[in-house]
Amino acid sequence: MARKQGSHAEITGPRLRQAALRLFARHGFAAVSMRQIAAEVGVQAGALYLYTADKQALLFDLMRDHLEDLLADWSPPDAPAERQLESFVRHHIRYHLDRPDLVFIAYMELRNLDPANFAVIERLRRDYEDQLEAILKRGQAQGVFEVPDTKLATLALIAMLTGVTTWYREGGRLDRAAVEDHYWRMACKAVAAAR
Amino acid sequence: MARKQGSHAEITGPRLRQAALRLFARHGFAAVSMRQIAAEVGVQAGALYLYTADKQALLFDLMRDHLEDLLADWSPPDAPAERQLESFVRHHIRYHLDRPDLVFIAYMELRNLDPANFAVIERLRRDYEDQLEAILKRGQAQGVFEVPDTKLATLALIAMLTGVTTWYREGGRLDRAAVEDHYWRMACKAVAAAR
DNA sequence: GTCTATAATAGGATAGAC
DNA sequence: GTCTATCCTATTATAGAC
Repeated sequence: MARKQGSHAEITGPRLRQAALRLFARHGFAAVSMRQIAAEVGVQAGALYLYTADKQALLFDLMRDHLEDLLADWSPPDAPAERQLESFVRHHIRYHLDRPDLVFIAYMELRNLDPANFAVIERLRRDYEDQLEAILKRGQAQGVFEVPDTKLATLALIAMLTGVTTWYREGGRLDRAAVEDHYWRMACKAVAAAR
Repeated sequence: MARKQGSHAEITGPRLRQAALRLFARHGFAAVSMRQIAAEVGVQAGALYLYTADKQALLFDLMRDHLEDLLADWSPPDAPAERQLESFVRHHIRYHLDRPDLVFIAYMELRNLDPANFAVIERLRRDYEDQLEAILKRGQAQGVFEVPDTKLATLALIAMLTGVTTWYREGGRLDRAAVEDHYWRMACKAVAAAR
């Protein structure tokens, strides 16, 4: 039988990653089959293996690229600790609302990574957390923050901020600027020194 | 061939639920097979269907019972809003640290619920959120809290508190009392009125 | 109440045609 | 570079023996 299409290396690769992203986010890595992904891309299942070593590599590449982007996309401004925190909070919210599917996968599919891949991803996540913890330590040393345990506070703040992805919907009651403002105010108060 | 064991209805049912809980939490609902669960229970796969209608019912029952317990286990004390918030925070942390696997499943496996089951679970989750929001509204009206958007603040606080399950390990650097104290202090400050 | 056996289907991945 | 066809294994769930 004649094949349906010719060669589309440059376009099929990105489309594969996009389809995998969408389907993993909707249904979960384990629940999605290579056949489903292929159908979404518009090719046969066998053809996917021209663009990825296997299903695991598909997941790992999505997560690693996401976290590397997240890290590369922000660095602390040369400013007081409180301004650095504001910058971090606003960037975190913005970045996460822009990429709901990637964020979702990076938090939900850790269990489905091979041990070696898991170690890489955990390292990147730790690097990101360290950026926030450095701000908290600096503010604590300067007396503008009061954070008895900077590691706990870091994880608490990141969990609070990341939670925005579970409820925010475009066109809803609050726009992005308002959401950013509200989270920034709560985060700021949560770590503030008693006055 | 002779069967290995006799009748164990009273014990196999609970063991099935416990095994499913453990495996779903470790590997995810979609990644776990009925054969794996049966092996953990110590029976053959076919025998599981004496205790559950299907795999979906296993997941749904775990989540529903968990959320119903969570709701039944707490009611606001007759006290000022700040004390009610403290009670909620401490109860939430305690309850979640006591049942890490159930909490994990209830947050991670929503995607794997049938639509009808999903609606039931979402209703229960909403009921729980409403309890916290009522406290925030009350404190806001009394002027002890300053929360421009009580719904957003509710979701932000719950996300922050629930995050404890992602890092807390028994026997680690901080004990439960210290963890409770730190989260309570952050939550309290985050919603406090400016003084 | 649990067993073995099996139905019916779907899974990841590969081979070889074109 | 994509196709069809297929290997091999695993899946959920059921049937019928004991």
